[in-house]
Amino acid sequence: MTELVPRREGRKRNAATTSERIRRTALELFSTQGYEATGIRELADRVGMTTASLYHYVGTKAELLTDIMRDAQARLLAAAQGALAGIDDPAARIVRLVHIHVLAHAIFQLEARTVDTELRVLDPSALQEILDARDEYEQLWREAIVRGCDDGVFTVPDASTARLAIMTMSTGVAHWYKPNRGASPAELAVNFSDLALALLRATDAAGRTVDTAALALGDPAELIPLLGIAPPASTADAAR
Amino acid sequence: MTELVPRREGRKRNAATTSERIRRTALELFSTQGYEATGIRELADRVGMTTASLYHYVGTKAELLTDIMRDAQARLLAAAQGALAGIDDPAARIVRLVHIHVLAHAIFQLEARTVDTELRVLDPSALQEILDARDEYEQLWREAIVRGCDDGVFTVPDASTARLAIMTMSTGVAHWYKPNRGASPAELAVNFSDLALALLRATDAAGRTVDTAALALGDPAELIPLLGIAPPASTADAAR
DNA sequence: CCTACCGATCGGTAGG
DNA sequence: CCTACCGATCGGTAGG
Repeated sequence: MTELVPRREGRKRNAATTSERIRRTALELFSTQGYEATGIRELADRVGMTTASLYHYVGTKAELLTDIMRDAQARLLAAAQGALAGIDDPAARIVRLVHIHVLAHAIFQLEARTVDTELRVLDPSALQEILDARDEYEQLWREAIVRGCDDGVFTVPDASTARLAIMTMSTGVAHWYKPNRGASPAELAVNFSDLALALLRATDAAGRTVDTAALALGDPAELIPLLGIAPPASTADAAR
Repeated sequence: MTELVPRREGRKRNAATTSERIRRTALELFSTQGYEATGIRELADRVGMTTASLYHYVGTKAELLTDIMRDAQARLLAAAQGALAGIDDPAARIVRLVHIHVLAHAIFQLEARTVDTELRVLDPSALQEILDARDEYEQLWREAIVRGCDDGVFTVPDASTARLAIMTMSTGVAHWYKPNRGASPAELAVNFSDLALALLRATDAAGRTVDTAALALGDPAELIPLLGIAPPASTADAAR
């Protein structure tokens, strides 16, 4: 509560902080109870306001959900594009995609669960927006797998099913991963890229089995900055 | 509408049929809109009743959901136990588990989606019941994978992560599989068991890569009867 | 004219 | 299976 620095733009700063607190709290409620089961009164109570005050900062409950989902999807797409920059080899591209996907789903678990679970409550135009970003993201996976199959470095019964399998198993991280116990997100990312390469029966030009280490792409933890700032702790509110 | 046979137990038959129609309609609404977003008035309208009449057949909305989820989970467990009967080899056991899992999630898609999505709305005792059945089911997978790793026929970074990956990717079938287009459930099952064996880097005693065909377990379609009767078509109501 | 809210209540609908 | 309702709570907004 102590003010360490004078705040010249105090009003604006507080407005932003309050909006962020509302959004963070909404995310926590939506991702644990579900959007429909979360009342605006419950949200307002948790933030310590009346609903009338809440509506000073927020358009509607639906907008809150839409913003959360859109931002999460946009962040994933942008991070994936960043993680692929300068990488050409299909096996390396898949590894990078798995790494950024697992990192995003381990670090932004609540956002990922919400995107996964609440698509059906979106209105048609908001849904279209999210699905467009998702399609663009999936296209990155599709291309890498098809090219790997064409080059003969991947061998799968069906490229489309293999892609769905890898994406689905990696998305699962958001549902069962427990931070602060067991593997770090980066370790999990390597574990999963090894599983993905195995599933794809990835081999090098000489026909030898390929794993993540063989591709020498570095620690996936280096990709974390691509995801933007870390999710704020629930009640973090540092002066400045 | 024509009666082909006299019905001596007309009342009972109709009562059963109405309950089934309500349950089937509830399943369709829950699995597409979500439990919270489905109103009892909406359910009653779809079945062609008032809400009051609906409550003649049904305890509560929550009970309807609980029954659907419990039955689906019980069916999956029983089918898996049946599919494993007389199978000892870990690779063969995993293949059988993947087959029955994919079949169940392709054929009983709506039930599977509901179990997947609506766990959080269950009350503690109903939740415990479902989780107990799920734990017993997962234990079958755990044992097969651990034994395969011990025997040296599977090679994975981490047995627990590999199990979650395979189960999650197979469960995904319930969310994207379209019946009546592309592969049959049995074909999909073989596709997935090949992916699972690849992911586990399964080999035989001689160190050669193993696929589903090599295990000669027969067509997974033969396992379908283990799942019990097929889901009724939405409006099926045969005389007798 | 602004911001950051308040107490009270709106019209409708929820499950039962 | 219906009409007629209940206690409570829903998302959202009024004036100040």
